[in-house]
Amino acid sequence: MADEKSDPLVHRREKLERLRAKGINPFPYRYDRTHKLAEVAGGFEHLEGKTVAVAGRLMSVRGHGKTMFFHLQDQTGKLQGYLRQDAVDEDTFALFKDFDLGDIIGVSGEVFKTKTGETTVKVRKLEILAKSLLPLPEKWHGLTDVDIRFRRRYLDLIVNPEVMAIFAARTKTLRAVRAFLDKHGFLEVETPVLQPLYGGAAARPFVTHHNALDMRLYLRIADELYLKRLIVGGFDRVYEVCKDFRNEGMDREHNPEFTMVEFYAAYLDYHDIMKLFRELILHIAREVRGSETLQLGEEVIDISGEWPEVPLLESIRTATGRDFANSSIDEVRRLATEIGVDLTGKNTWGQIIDEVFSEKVQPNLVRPTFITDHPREISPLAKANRRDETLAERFELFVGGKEIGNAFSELSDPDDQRERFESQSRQAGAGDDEAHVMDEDYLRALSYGMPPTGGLGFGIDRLVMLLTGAASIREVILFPTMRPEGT
RNA sequence: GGGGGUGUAGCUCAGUGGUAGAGCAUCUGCCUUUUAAGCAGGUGGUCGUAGGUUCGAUCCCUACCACCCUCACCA
Repeated sequence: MADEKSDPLVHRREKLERLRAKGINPFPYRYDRTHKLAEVAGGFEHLEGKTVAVAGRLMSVRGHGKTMFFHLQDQTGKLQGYLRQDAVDEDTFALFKDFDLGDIIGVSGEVFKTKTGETTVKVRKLEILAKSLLPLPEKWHGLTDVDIRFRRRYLDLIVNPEVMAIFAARTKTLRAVRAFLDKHGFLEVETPVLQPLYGGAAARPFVTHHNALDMRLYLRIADELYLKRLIVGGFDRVYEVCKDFRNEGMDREHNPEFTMVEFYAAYLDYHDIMKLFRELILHIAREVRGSETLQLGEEVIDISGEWPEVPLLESIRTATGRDFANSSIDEVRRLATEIGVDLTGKNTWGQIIDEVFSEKVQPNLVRPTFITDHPREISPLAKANRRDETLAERFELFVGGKEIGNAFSELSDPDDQRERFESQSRQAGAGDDEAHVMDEDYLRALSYGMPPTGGLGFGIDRLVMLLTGAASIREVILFPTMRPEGT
């Protein structure tokens, strides 16, 4: 055990007991606050000489014997306080000695400006509102250990003000999404997280168990099939802000649980959805960033102009000089190998085309680009392309080399859909553990008739990364998935 | 899962084959407009964990754990 003379934890405990010995509750029930800190800091003109009561976390103290300067922090910002011995009674001045950095305190007094021009509250009364028993990270270097930042997000938020700005932007993003979709006649709905069958995406699920029903349940990997059931049921336009769960690796762009927005609109096709999606992204950018821009690290991208729309096979032809259209599977395999694409685990024509695209085209799609008309084989929930049976009516939006959204003219022919599921089952049998599973109830729903429908899904986390310039998905998720804390 | 890196005081980091240092925080004293306040003094560490080599390991070796980067899978 550390020596008590220097252990900050011991000293904080001692101060706690000293407060109690004075009859002061270190964790009182409420405080009458007249202003938030930024309101005082920015409102000197009409607050000068007036008495205010403010509260916040004590972040720094500069003592000068019979006088102290300190800063409080709340969600709005910081405010300086000034305590002088001759302006308060003895108990109040002594009370400050029982305060530590990190304590939540209440301060009331008059607003004035110091000779350096900083708006400050001259203390008349002090109150402890919550004693902090653990020391804050160092004031100058702060907290940089990313592991601790994510595990103890509360600490990250206290010490790194820009973190709060990122999450404010995330909230604004979701608000903008909802406002836009509501305005366009979409109804927000909720569908099951616990599903007896998983579907709507190519991914491995988390598995759980329901005791009363003694049945296996999956955490959803997408809400797509439920939303389209609702279109069958007669909803014209629906959307869901949807936590999805995929049992896969984690890295800078992947967290096991993440937030998707999916929306579906009856009587629209993928061209209509494309226009709508572009408007949506521009709307979000304006709301969150105040301009039609996105941010890739330090680089700001203007997205106000036209967004190119390129068929996938054409994008490959342009990038590689090779034409994969109208080629047999052996032919595309040869072409792909020729340009150095690793085809391990890629068995079908569509998977090979997709792999070539991912390696040779996608990383270069920095400015917003719609890639359209993917191989039908890798698009089991999309209608066949009306101009080419081997392709689907599908687009993906790419920004900064990353996929931002994925949309189809939704497949509504139940017999066609059954064949697609069956083909997926064969792929599962061949070892593809991300293939779709057969969903008889979904086929039954389609059999009652689904209107022509356009639908789209896009990941909120990655969009927020582009809106804030965050380099890692963990920077935009308040509590990212972590291994259990060691030791 | 493969490859690379990191792990030393509460925090940010130096450093050495002979059991350790700085700044900040903390404690004591001085200081009535400071702001990374200052000055003086003090306390504080089983050097990630477990083995091994060695007379002796925080340092060298091995394994493990955690995190970061990167590749693979995916949104």
